[in-house]
Amino acid sequence: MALPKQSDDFPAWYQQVVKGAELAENSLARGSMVIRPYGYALWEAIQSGVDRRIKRTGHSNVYFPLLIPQSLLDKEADHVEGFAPQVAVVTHGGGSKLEEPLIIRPTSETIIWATYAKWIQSYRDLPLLYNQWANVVRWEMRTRLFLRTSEFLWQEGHTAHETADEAIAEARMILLDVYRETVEEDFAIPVLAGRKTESERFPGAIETLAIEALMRDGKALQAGTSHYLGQNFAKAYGVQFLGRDGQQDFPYATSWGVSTRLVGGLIMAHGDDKGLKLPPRLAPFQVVIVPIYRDEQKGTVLEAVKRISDSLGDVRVKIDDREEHRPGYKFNEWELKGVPVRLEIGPRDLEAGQVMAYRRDTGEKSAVPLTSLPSAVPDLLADIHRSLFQSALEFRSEHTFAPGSYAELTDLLSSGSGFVQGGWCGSPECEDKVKDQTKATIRVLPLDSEAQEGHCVVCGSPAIELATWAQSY
RNA sequence: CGGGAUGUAGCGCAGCUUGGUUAGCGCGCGGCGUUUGGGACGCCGAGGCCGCCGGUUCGAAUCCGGCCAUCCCGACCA
Repeated sequence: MALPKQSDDFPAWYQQVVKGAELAENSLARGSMVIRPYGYALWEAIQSGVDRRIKRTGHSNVYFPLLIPQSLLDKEADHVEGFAPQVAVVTHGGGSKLEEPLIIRPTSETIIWATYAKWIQSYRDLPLLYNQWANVVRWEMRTRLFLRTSEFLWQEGHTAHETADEAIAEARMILLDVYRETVEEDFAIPVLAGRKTESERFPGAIETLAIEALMRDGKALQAGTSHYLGQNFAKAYGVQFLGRDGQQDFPYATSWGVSTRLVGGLIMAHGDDKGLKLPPRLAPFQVVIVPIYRDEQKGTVLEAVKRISDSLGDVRVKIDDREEHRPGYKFNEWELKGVPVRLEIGPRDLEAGQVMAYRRDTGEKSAVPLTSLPSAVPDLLADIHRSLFQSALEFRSEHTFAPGSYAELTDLLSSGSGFVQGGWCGSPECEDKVKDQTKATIRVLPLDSEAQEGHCVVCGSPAIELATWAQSY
C-alpha cells in the first residue's frame, strides 16, 4: 500500500500512482492500456480544454478512418522511412488475405492529404483548418502507461494553406495559443516552447515545434508538437490549387498533436510522495467531502454535508459517504488520487459553524466558516492553481543550468539534473557527441533565433543558437 | 529487437533446489458485531486449469523445450 518514494525509485513511484489512483492498467494485448474511469475523466477534462481552444482559433473537427491503404504511406519518402518500422498492418479480412494490406494509422497525414486532393481546387478552398480526435497505433519497442503505449488517444490537426508564411504562422499559433496555453492554464505546468533540431524533426516535416515540460525527476517531456510540413505532402499526394495569379500551386501544410501522454506529464510534473496532485481545472473532483460521525450523529452530519455540497454551485464535489472505510483511510486515498481540496465535516465543526479544509498542494488544514464557504472554495481552488504553477516554475528554475564548460555540461546531463542551456554551433556532430556521451538530446531551440553570443559549449566554435538539453521521456 | 529478471486467489508473495496424497501466508473480498477527527478490530466464510502449449514420469506448481506477457537496462518514439 505504501507508495515508493520518488527519490528512491521514480519509475516505480509513477507506476504505482497510475495503478493506485486507478488511472489505467495494462491490457491483455502487448503495450496497450485500459484507461479506467478516473483516468478517462482526466483525459476528458484535458480534451475539453484543448478542443475549446482549437475551435476558438477557427478549426473544425472531422473524422478520418483508422485503416489506410498501405500504398498511401509509401508516397512520402521521409514519412515512410520514419513510420514504416512502427506500423501495424492488417493483412487479412473476412477470412481471406487482402489484395492490398491496410495499415493501422500511426498518424493520418497520408489519408488526409490523399483526401484533400479532392477538396482543394482553388485558393478559394483554402485554408483548410481541420482537426480530429482519434486513436493511433505505433508498435513501440518499449511501453509505459500513458507515456508510450502502442495505441494512444490524441488529437491531430491537419491544415492546408495558400502560402508558406501562413502555414508557418499557423504552426506557431497552435503551439503557443493552443498547446502552451492549455498546459500552462489548465495543467499549471510551465513549458519551454521552441524549435526542434533537424534530427528530432517529425518525418516529412520542414520544421517541428514543441513544448517541453520538466518532470520531478529532472527529465523533460515533450508535451505537444506542431509541424510545418511545407509542400511535401501536397506534392506526394497530388494536391494542387489554382492560385490568385492563375498558376497551379501546391498548398502548404501543418500538422500538430497532443496525446494521452499529457496525463503522464501531469502525474510526473506535480506528484509527490503521497501521490497525484491534480490541478483544479482538470481534477474530476475538485473537492471531496469526508463526513465524520458516530452512529447517533450520522443523520445530522450527512444532511449538513448535502447542504454544504449544494451550496458550492458549479464546483465538482464528491461526497465520500462510504460506510466501509474510516476517515483516515479516505484521507489517504483521496490524497493519492490528487483531489485538490478536502473538506472534513463532523459534529465538532457543525457546532462551531465551520468545516476543516485541507489543501492537497501544501498539506495545510484550516477552519472555514460555513457562511463564507461558497466563496472560499473557489478562491482556494484558484490559489491552488497559482501555487502549483508557481512551485513547478520554481522547480524548473532550480533545475535549469548554464554550464561553463563541456565537462560541466556532460556532468549535469549525465546526472539528469534538468534543463541545461548553452551555446550551440548548429552542427549535428556536436549534438550527437553530447547524445552519445550522456543520452541527452537538445529539447528545444528558441522559437525566434536571435543573434547568439559566445561559443558552442561542445566544440568552442562561435555559437549560433541557445540550445536546451535534457534527458527525456 | 539484444541483455537481465519475473509469472502461483483481485493485489503482494512463500512453496520449486531434493517431483508425492487436502497448494500456503498477508492484504483485499462477503456475512455478523463492535468501531469512525490520519490507512480499525473480532468471529465466520468464499475465492486457484500454479501464464499458455508440449515433453519426461506411475505421478509435475516443482524437471526439460517452445510460446506469451510484464518489469528493469539499451537501440526507436507523441
